[in-house]
Amino acid sequence: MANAKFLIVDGSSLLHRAFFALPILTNAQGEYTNAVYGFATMFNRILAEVRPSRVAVCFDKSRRTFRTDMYADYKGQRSATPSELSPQFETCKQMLDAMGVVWEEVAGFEADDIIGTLAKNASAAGGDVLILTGDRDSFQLIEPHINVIMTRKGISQTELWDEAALMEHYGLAPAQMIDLKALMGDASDNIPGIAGIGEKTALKLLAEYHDLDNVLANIDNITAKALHRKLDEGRESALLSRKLAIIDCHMPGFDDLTKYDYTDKPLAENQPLIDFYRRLGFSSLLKPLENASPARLTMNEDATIPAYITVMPDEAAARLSGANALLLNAYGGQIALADAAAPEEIYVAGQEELLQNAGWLSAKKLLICDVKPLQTALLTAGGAKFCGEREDLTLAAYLLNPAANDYQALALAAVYLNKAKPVEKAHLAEQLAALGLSYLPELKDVIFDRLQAEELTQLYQNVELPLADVLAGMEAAGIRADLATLQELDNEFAALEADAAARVYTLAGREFNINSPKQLSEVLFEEMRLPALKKTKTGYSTNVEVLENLAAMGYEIAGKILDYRSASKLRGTYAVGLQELIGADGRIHTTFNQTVTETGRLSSTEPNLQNIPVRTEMGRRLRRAFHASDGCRLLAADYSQIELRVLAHISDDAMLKQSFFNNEDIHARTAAEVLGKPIESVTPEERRSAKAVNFGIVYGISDYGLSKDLGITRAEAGAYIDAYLGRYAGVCRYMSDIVAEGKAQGYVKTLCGRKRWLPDLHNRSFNLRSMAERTALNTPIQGTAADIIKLAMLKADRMLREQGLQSRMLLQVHDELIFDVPEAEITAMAALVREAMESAFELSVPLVVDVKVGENWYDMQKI
DNA sequence: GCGTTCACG
DNA sequence: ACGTACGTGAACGCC
Repeated sequence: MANAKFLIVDGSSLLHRAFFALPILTNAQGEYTNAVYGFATMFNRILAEVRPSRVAVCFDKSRRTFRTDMYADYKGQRSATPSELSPQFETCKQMLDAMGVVWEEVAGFEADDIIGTLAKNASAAGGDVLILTGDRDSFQLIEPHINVIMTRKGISQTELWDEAALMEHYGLAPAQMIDLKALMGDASDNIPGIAGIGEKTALKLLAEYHDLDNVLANIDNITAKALHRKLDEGRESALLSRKLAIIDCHMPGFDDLTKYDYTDKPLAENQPLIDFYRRLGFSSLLKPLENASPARLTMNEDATIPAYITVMPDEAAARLSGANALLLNAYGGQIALADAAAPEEIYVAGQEELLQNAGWLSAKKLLICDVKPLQTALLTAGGAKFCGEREDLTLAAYLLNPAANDYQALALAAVYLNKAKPVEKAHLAEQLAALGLSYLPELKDVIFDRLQAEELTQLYQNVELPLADVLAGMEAAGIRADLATLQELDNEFAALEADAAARVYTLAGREFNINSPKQLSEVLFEEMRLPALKKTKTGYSTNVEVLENLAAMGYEIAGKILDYRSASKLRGTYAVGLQELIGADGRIHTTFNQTVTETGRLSSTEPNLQNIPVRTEMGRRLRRAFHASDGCRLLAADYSQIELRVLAHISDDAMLKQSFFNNEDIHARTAAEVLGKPIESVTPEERRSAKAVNFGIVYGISDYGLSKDLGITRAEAGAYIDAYLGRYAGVCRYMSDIVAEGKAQGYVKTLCGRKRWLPDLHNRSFNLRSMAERTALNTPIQGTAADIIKLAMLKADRMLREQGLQSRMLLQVHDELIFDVPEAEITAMAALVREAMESAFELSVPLVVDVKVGENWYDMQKI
């Protein structure tokens, strides 16, 4: 191949360039991707332009090379590779493998040496060589058939360097680039050169004497005294520098160039590369696929549907009841099952029927994604639930990255096994259930290895996995809800809504849809010419803040709109919405989601029972509809100030801790400290302000946010914050330490080790970075509180069962637990729940729990 | 399907 | 100079 065109890439240099040229980016799983993305775009562009017949990408391997052996300080000044960059070298090599591009690295040598060796060998064989790199070291390799493509301005542009360009720019031939470096040194590689000689002097010397040897031979002809002295004293250093600067072009083992033969394949025909781009989230690089045949997009080649047997539930139960370990995967109402000992034999049946005949439950072990819905369904069906060992990949994957939003088997296979996710839902649910099941064994290995490496195994085994069963019990239990009460409130709210609407229409002079922000803006800000105080993306804001301001300015309509809104909200979302969700058993069964929040909290849906109104009296009355079972009372236990107590512990703030030990009114104490007055003389208004500050601290305070909350100026809010941080030195220290820690590690964690990845701590955008900083402050606090109540739930559940009590845990509302308690168990349960919650986790301050009991969720008395 | 609003901790 | 408090879910309007 005499006319072979050989593209040789300095992979290390290009990745560095790309890394610093692009903001830190991650894919959905938190893998860093920016350098690889930059590399990919640049590399693809050059491939398209150059159309090489051979390609090699060269990397540095070890820090130790023949150059460091020669001179220990070689590259000694280099700061450590950023933690966000180092993993991307491996990722990049995976991409090259997928592309079918050969990469090389050799211990003891630098990428440049491999590049030089390959280039010279190829040129000698009569080929053309192009070297793609981000630094100038390769210039010495240039000759008529070896040219260098340099990246410019980060990686967005390139320029071609040949002998002529070198002569024009430096006035030097390629070989003289070595002498140049020998004289002037290279700060980035820590090559010393000659002290006091920079580029200007070095170029002048080379122009006159051509090379280093000749400069040194003519040292006595150099009359300028200072320069003469420098050269004389720098002789040894220059000779060493020259040795360091020379690229070794004679490495053994690089003679067979056919190894680097490369044929360009269309992306659509390169499934591994498609999978790789998908995993990394490189959607822009997948664009070429949009013109490809649609069949390729619907199901990828490696997503071959495994064979499976559709069976009657009885038959499946019979066949699988003897299995020691089961694989189970649910998808769209279909359940795929297999004996882990014979995983190729997959049975699929509809969930409903399968639950009726649960003979398969006798298996000792279960490997599954998302065990909770199965348990809830089993409990609801009234049968036995699965009591054996189980591994839940959904929960494990949530701990690895709580920011993902799909933890089903197919999604996990895409992330952790690099399998393409079937794009179209046109396939039968049973096929996808079977496909997902086929991935489970391999997924288990990968995910649990990573869980171990991330030190999340304890949290998984001791918290999330057992908690799923507790939550299933709560979902299946449900809370009794009174239809008549909801209907009464429905009517009452409807009347209020109608009254408010009528007055709004009168004041506006016409009827319109008050629920439409667009129509409302027209009426208020155009027809009635009220001042528009705030904008949204799409128009003028009509939110509470705006309407309250307008009401305070004397506009009656604003107040009436607020009345309308609250009545409408209470009626629609709660009075009406809840009626529809009362089951045949007279109870409301929420679903607790264990894998939604990024902090570790639970969430609740259909209905959300974690946001039942409480702050206004009118809304609070809805709680009358939530009732204890016959012969029972509701018992509600809530943590007092759990987040501030966690903050006191984490920050080790002496003042805050002391307040909790003295059992003080924490907000009054804060006011006293900030205002420098005795706690007895703090006014209610001062206490209210201090409370807002305490909330703000937990959220990652800003003067703007506080000023808005308290209706004071930013300057006043800023002064308040400064005063707070002056008094609470530990909290102040925590705020800066946690952000630094997050930046260094890439994540922040809770006291139980729960992690949240925060790549935006490095974002160039001020807004996104600030948001990530506030999140870094808040997550350890909110997340630790979530850890603690989860531990309390496990403890209370265990104590309940051990003592054979009939009481049932019903709800969790972040810092509160609600139980259904038979009259006879009230005293015992009050003590049990308090004990379980207060001793769930040991902080350096006490945990305090308030317990209340009542017929319903509204009328509750403290005990 | 997204934006706005508002309910909770 | 930036434009702002953390975490959720549901209803509604509008495209």
